[in-house]
Amino acid sequence: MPMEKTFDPAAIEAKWAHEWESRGLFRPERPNAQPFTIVNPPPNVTGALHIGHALDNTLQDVLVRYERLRGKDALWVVGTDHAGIATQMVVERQLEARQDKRTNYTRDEFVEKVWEWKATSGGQITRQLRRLGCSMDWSLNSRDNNGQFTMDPHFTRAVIKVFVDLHRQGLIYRDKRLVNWDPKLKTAISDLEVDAREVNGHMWHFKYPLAGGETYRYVERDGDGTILFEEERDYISIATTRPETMLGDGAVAVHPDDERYRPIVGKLCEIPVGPKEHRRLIPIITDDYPDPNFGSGAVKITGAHDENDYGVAQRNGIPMYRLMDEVAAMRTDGPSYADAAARAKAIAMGEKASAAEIDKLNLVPEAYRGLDRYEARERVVADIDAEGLMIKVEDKLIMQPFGDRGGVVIEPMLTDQWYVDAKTLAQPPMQAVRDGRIRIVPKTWEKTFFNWMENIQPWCVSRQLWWGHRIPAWYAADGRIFVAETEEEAQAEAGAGVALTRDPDVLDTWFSSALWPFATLGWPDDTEMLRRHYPNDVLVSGFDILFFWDARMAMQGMHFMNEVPWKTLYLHGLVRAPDGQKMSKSKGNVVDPLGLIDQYGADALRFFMAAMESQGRDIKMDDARLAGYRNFATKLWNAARFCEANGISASTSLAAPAASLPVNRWIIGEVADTVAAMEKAFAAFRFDDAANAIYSFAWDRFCDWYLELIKGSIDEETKAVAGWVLDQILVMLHPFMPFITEELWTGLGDREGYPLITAKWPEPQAQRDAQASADIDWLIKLVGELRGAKAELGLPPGARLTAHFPASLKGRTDTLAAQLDRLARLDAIHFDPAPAGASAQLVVEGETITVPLEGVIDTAAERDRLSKALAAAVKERDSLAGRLANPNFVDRAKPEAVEKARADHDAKAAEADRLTAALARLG
RNA sequence: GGGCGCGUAGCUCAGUGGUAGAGCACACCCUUCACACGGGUGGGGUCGCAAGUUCAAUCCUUGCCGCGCCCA
Repeated sequence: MPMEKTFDPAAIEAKWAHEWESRGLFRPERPNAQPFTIVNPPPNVTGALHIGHALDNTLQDVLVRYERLRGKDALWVVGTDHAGIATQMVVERQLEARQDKRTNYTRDEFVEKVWEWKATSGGQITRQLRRLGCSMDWSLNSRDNNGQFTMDPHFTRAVIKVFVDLHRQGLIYRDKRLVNWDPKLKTAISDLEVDAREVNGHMWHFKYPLAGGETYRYVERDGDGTILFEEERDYISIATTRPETMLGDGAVAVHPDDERYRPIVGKLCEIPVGPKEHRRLIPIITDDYPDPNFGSGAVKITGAHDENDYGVAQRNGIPMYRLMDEVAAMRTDGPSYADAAARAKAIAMGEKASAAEIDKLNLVPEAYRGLDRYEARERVVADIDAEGLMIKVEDKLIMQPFGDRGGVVIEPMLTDQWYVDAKTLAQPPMQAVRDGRIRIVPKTWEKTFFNWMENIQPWCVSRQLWWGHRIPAWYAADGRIFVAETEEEAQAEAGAGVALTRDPDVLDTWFSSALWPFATLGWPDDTEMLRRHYPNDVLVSGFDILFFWDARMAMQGMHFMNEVPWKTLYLHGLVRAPDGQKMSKSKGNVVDPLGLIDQYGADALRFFMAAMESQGRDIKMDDARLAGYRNFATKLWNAARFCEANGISASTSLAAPAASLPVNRWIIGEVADTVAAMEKAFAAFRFDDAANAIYSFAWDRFCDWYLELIKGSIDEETKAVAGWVLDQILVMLHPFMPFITEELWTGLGDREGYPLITAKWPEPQAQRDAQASADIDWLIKLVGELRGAKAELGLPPGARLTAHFPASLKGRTDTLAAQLDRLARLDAIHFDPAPAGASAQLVVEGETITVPLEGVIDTAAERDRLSKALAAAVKERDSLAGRLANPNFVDRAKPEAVEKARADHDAKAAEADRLTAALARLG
């Protein structure tokens, strides 16, 4: 069946993706082979394939296909995570579209709806990964042949066990701490899910009057102690960007060295808001946190609503009054403001109060209760201003925390949550990186990794959602907590008859995906799969999830498996828009990888990703380059077409065929070199080097030279060699371009059910033949010289000429007669001196070849050409001579460098001499 | 404020202590029996700036300028 003239990716991609998967070729039975394992960073089940996935998965597939070809038992684990917040949002939005809402249903009913959504819409990204050609094991522990899912029963079992075990080990605990509260999603989120962004805001300056109308002398001095300003004051000046939080102030803090406030430290001041008769008094304390040079140098302390204040309050035993509810509206619960304020006053005066009591106190005056936090802010400001206690308001850029999912301003809030002792779990992974059990590539990321791990904070893992792994903790009415894998066990622990209520919260999605490298392999059971494939060999991820996921996998993996999760952590960059901007939906500059596949083919997109992946750099989209790799696929297609038309077909041996002709011996040596270059690149995770090695071999060596050299003289030996070389190209290119290579592999001959995906990586068992390489390299240079001369002398490229060679080249020209005829386009070859008259003089490897051109060329043009070449040779010769004339160089440089300089100098000098002679001959 | 990275041909990017590379773009030539998504030939770079180390610096060191990212 003759091949089509152009390569149409769409026509073959779906066919092969289906063929490979249905025949189980993504994971052939290789029980005795060395295992090779990668787990895929599980995309969100709500996700669609974006360009970053395309990069990440291409790199993984390249590695997996390469190792599979090398005979390993290659396993690529795949699946999706349940994406707690994102998935719940998707389903809630669907409900909203029908004027419905989550709270119209029971929790179980809602969760059932999420599962329904997953069944109908959750498989999108797995289908898209198949289009990219990913050779993942879709069936492993999968209920629907779409890979694993973090909410699957086997996975859930692992998650629950991890929680219970960590709790028993004291590494998970319940604590009341300040968390990042998302008032839109009504849940706590982790530090990593918060983006700090600069926004336009205000800084208000207020007077906090001293209690009892006291006054003090406020003095400002410069560095030398000279008084710059002084006055009698009955207040302390406080600046804030969030006036509504004043209601929860527990103190005012100044720096201990701040002389301005020394007279009033320890005294009380009044929060200038709320009903006059119930104004709260708070102490003025010292702490290192306030910066004397920032604002007034005095800071209000609202421990329940600010990260920094929380630290100050903790250190100084300042009460932390919570002001808002779950949607960040001012609290409406609890006793009247009058009662609460009275109690707070007593506490400020030194009365003891428990944290629970303090949390119950609602210090929001009735006038503000129920207001949204921003409304409350406006009212508070207006009221203070009306009272004449506002000093000024400045416009200011302020940093504000935003929830990365909900997009609203995060409210730091004091709540009860579950925490993982990340600091303890972080120690073994740090040690593993230090002693090389985990190799981070590129190495530059190690510093970032250590910096984060060394400063790691307790990890809040509870989320106030319905969709996710429900926390296995039960509460008794008396406040006791029972953590167990099942309700029965919890009940047994609590004792019969004790009423238990299960914790309503679920676990952070990253808590479960951290178990991916081992829970996907069957843990907590001690399976053959687990023993064989843990530790994984490599993890490939974007650096953007180094903390989110990679570090957490390392923590959980090392804790529960006692071994590193993977030997190498390969981090790649971001794929950016052509102008270097980050892609984002809001900017509208996202590039859809599926569109690129439609336009250029999956092979071209994959090759682009791999070829652009130099370690440590982001990748800018470049359609021209993508088109170039599409062209490369077409080029290969046509080379194969040529082979087929000339009786060149599938090779039958792994080793290089026996060859006697120089071209054949030469190309075999080139294959061996290319194999070596690719293996070296793969060992170093240099995807770009590996891709470029096969690209330039296939195009520049095989197509441009080898095929041209054998045209017209394709004998049996050459057919065998050409078929073998083409096969080696297909194998080496297969990890990058799986579709076209598989299609050609099958098309070129009967492989007896032996598809390329499970073929064998090249083992040429042949060395470069020095003589053949020298001959062909010389021929290539000669042809280059001839073409250059023709182009510059204005001769048609096809012109056939006669040449006079030195007699010493007779052997070589005999050996290469066919090629000299075809490629060099030489009609006649002579070994006697050229006749007098106009001629072109070619210097090839130090020997002059003369091409008589009497009557054909313009002598002046040839003189120009030779003069230019002479000038170049002279320049280099003189430069080298200068270096050699420097005694410092000769004495102190490495002997090899001196030797090389001498050799180069002699060669250039000889070339210059020959060109001079050639010019002289021209007359 | 702390940390990391980048600045090489018009563009996108490799690279090395000893004469600077690729792809694309550009110019010219070629409808040669695989391929015009092709073939051939060529032009184009004081390797961000300055100083230092060295026989020799695009590469190592320091400073500066410009750009980006992460953390606080």
